[in-house]
Amino acid sequence: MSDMSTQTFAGVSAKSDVIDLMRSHGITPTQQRVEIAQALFARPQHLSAEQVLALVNRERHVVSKATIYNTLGLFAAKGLVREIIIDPAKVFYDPTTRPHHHFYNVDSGELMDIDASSVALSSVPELPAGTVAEGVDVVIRIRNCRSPAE
Amino acid sequence: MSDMSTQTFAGVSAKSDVIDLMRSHGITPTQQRVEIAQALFARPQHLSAEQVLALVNRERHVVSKATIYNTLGLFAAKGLVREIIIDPAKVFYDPTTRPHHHFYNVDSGELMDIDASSVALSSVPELPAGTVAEGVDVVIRIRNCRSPAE
DNA sequence: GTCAGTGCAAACCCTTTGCAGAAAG
DNA sequence: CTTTCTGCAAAGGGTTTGCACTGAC
Repeated sequence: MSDMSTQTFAGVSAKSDVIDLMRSHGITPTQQRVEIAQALFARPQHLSAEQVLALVNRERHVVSKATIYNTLGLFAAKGLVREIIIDPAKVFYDPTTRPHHHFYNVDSGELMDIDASSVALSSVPELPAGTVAEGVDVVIRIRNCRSPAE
Repeated sequence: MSDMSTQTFAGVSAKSDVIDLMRSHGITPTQQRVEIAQALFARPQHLSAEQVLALVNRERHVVSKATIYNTLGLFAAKGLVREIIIDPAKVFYDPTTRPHHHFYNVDSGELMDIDASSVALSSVPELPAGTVAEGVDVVIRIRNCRSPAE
């Protein structure tokens, strides 16, 4: 299990795997960072900083809050994880960096992946002068049927 | 200038216009709310709560911070404006409720409208059971050329 | 007169920061 | 040994809340 230098997911959870992943992204694999990476990459999911903190320290105190934020910010900057900004109250971190989109259930706050291949954008408008596209995020906001909305 | 009961923008800024708009959305048009609505609907734009506060109180103190937040939340809940959650630090309020999308310049934080017609989604995946779509947000993240990124 | 709306300030909560101690190479 | 990382606690900043006052009808 290896060769996932830039794209993620195939089941990255062994310690050596996340260490390889971090090294390939230019991140020094310290003990705390490995713990955090293992929690994130255990499976495709969307975790807030608070949730990562709880996961990592489930059994015993391993990582402090400051380190959680520092590390998640570092992972995002280095492209190891993706920041999902959908909930005004907190940022979610997504270990799946392969292009994909999201369903967002506004009732429950639940976030689900949508494979990029099933949301083809047929036309993209010209970009403002002097800029280059960095990525496209598509969020389909959904609601439970018969929701007490409006 | 009238007949904009549910969709916005054609140049809504006269006091009577915003009052009609609010009434048609079931919002009692108080003095402060009218001031806030006039600031928002003066033109298509994306304003944070802080910016609305500054705009409304530019000449003299008219509205308090609490009322800004209460009113913007009310407007969003009633569908008068749209909340744009792109910047983890703050929410933007968009007076244009007609379907449309956004360019987001990650360098400058600038937000620009994209007409919905120029971003056709060719296929939308099936929704999770028991849910209905409420809307689709497309955000094209852009960056200045030769940006010192990564 | 009654109910809804507003203002002020304090509370909240997620996130960031400063700095001393610990770990990586 | 030097540099980078971590932890603690305190600060920061946008947003929310509690409660008394004011305004809408």
